[in-house]
Amino acid sequence: MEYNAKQLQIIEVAERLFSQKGFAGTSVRDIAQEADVNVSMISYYFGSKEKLIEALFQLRMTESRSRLETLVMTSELSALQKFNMFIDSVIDRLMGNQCFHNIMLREQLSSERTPVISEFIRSLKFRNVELIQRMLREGQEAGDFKKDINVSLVTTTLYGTVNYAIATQDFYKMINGLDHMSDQEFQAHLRQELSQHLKNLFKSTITNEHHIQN
Amino acid sequence: MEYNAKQLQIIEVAERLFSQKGFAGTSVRDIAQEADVNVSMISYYFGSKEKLIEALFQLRMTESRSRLETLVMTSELSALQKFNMFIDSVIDRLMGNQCFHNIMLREQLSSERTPVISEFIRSLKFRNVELIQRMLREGQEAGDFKKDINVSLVTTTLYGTVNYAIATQDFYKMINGLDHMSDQEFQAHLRQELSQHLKNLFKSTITNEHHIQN
DNA sequence: TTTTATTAATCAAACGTTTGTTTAGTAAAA
DNA sequence: TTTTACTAAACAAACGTTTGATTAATAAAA
Repeated sequence: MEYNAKQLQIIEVAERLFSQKGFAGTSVRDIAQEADVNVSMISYYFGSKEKLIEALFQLRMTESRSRLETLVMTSELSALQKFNMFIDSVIDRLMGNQCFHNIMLREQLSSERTPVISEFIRSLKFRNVELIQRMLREGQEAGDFKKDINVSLVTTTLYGTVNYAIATQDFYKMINGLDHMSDQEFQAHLRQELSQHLKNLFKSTITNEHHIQN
Repeated sequence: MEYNAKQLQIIEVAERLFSQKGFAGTSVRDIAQEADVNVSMISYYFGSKEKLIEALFQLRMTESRSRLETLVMTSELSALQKFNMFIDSVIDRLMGNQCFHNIMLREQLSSERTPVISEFIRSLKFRNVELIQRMLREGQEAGDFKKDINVSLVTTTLYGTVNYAIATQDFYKMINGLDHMSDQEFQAHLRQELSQHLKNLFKSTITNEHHIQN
């Protein structure tokens, strides 16, 4: 699906407002006003409010068909290096699309989900778990990784940590006395800290550390 | 504040529905119907829908004034044992009050928050970070824990992992082929797996492991 | 004891607003 | 001319809240 400038404007405003106030908490008039279009344009272009959020998911999820998958799987890096690359890519993807991932997380918290969106999310999550699965297996076969890794929980910690860090970033900023930083500075700082924290966390957990040799 | 049976019934139904459909996505008529009371009783008892969710927070957060804090801080367990106890208590608290913590997580995802609820959450989070801070320091002073631990990120991983595991438990169940389990069985299973996963994760990250001595 | 006030709990109905969507029409582009 | 882009206005439905009446229970006064 191709969207013109006005359609994209509506989608982007909707994304921001859904992220800030939730889907049910955002009215089509809110969106229309902020996007500077007539209310009826939303029905005109997308059919309904529901279809609008589906269009948003469609758009954002086709965008994220990352080259990372092949890059990570084919390169000659060590399993740990690949895994670390993946950690950074998750941080970048989530922090670079905070609004959308906020909406996605909210959607996962709901029990009354739209089937279309549910399926979007499920397939995306499945892709991610499979990718991690393969990466961990490769490390295991190379003898670098432990044998008894719970792939689901490793995934859960990775995404759970990044999601929660983004959700509570104001608190993080406050409690670490980082108020002097500009927003851009802080985002970069958080990214870096998260990266180091997660790599460190997983390294000692999933690798067979050969202390004697080192 | 003391609540009679009918008031508690309203609060409990509201908690479940807010958790399932979000605050804005739940109408007072939904609540009234499921709680089997007249719509006007909600305004009558609580003043407004907004005040109802505030009452819910008030109730649930005064309930959770846990004895754990003193218990964990005064006992003669090792720092790591205390930390492991704390991990289990977090898992128990979050899994034992999934609806409420779902609402709380949603609230943290919103930028248009109620000041009252925002303050509730902030103070609770502050209490938790402080507790963890003290626990980690104790371990550091005893020489058991590393010196360069990022308390905020350790907290983020702990709560982030448990929250995300609960939010995506259906996916976890599916992907691990655990559909044969009863709900109760699965809850117990997830609790156990999470406990082991997190303890393992943190042990190797925050402790000075003395491999040679072991 | 009987009667009269006072109270809290409850209800159906109605209130005014906001909701998402549709309609009927206009202007511009093809 | 036909199609596309766009609008103001209108629509019914749903929203949170208020109203006014009724009930039941308790306390005060007769």
